[in-house]
Amino acid sequence: MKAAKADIGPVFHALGDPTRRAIVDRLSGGPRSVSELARPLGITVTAVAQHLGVLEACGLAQSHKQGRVRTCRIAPAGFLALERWIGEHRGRWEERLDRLGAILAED
Amino acid sequence: MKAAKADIGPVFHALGDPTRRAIVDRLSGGPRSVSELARPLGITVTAVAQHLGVLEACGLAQSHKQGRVRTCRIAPAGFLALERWIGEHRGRWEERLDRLGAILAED
DNA sequence: AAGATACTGAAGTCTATACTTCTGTATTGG
DNA sequence: CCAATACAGAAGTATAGACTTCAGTATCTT
Repeated sequence: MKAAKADIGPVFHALGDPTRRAIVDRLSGGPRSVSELARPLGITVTAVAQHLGVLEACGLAQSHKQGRVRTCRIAPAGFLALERWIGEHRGRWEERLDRLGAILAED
Repeated sequence: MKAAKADIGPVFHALGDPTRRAIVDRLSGGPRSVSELARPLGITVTAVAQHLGVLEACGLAQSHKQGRVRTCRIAPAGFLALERWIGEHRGRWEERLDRLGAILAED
């Protein structure tokens, strides 16, 4: 197992940007080149490359270059970090939210 | 059911900030006043009030003022939006990641 | 009533970041 | 070989956002 001890902060930060979510959505449909990602977004390939850097840094995407084309795909680490974070917090929240439900019911 | 059609963007954006995650963590332990949140963070109550505004706007927290004290607590909407988003994407990712696993195994 | 407390709101600062353009540098097809 | 393609890197701009301070306004406490 690759460590992939992705810090959750960068993952949330990365997904906070609508353009990067669009890239993630698109990559969810299969691997794409940088140009293929840029075209429908109406931004430059440079901008996409920068977003890709952010997504790769937090383990949400990965890419490799073959010839002159860089192919990008979804990566597991970031998503696993996200699910783990939610899992770690869910228990405490449910407890709290149950209690909140009771409070709201009184109201 | 309150609509709570929380847009996911603001939720990710809100959780992208470490101070706001700290606030969320603290609120997971139970309701706190604004001052109680500010003290351990070493920032002003004004800053906390601003963060609280962000958290409330995206359904991650709620608060009510009684007398001069505003009591803050965790809210469900934001977290539900988060889980829904992950749920919607998980299927597609798993498919992709399975395929990726196969590719990596070849390598 | 008077001072301490707990925020609220406006306004300013300062950094991060989401783009851009411009200029390379490998590839690849004709 | 040469033009088009696909990106990489540096640098600039412009806006958003995470703070602060300063000046209120209620509300407790004594």
